[in-house]
Amino acid sequence: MKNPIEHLNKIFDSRIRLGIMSALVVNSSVNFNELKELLDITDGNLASHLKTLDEAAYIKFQKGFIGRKTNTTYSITKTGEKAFKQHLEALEKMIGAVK
Amino acid sequence: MKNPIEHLNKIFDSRIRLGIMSALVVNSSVNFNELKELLDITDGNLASHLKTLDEAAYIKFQKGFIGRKTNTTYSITKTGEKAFKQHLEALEKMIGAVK
DNA sequence: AAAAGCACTTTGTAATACAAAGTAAATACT
DNA sequence: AGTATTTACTTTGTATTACAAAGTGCTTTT
Repeated sequence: MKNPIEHLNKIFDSRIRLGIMSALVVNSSVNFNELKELLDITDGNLASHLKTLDEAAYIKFQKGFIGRKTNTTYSITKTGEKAFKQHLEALEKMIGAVK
Repeated sequence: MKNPIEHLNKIFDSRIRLGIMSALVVNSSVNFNELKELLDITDGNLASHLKTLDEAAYIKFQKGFIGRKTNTTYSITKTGEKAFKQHLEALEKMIGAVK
């Protein structure tokens, strides 16, 4: 057996970033407040994790409006989808013998 | 969709502890140096993660000898196996829609 | 004009990770 | 006998990360 963790993506060590990514994989776009409620975290904390993911080019955002209220929606990028899937595959491989 | 991350176990956020657990799930017992080589980390770092897992009662250890050299082997506890499997199930559920 | 909502940024603190060095107990070399 | 080596740590120090709370700028609602 060789190193099982070397293919895990450090960005996805964080449970919150995992949660964000899984929400964005399933839903084509999710807005700030939906994510905040979904993950039950403060807005500052959410913003900082979104920033990390954005800097990695794993997500993108679009500022818009719902009616007259500002509304920022987030979605996953190709890069992000690829990285996330690779991480999941590495996880699966690592724990494959378990179930 | 409700909070996807609330059932994730914080102890398993760490890639190294994930690696230790996955090694121990697959192999009935693994010694210190095997783990160290497998995960490619320093002994101090490994010891501290083992301590965290031991304090959670997820692993147990047994001090012994190979020939005349000291040898500490680690294995998973019932509690640890249960917690790990629950974590994996939570992960699967979270990302189930992906693959 | 005041209050509230949105999506942040900034600030400060606490927790965590990690390498490196130190330690203890035993064995192995010279 | 004395020194070195190995194992499995513990301790120490530093850097990174997480997070809450407070503050900001813009807009809308009252």
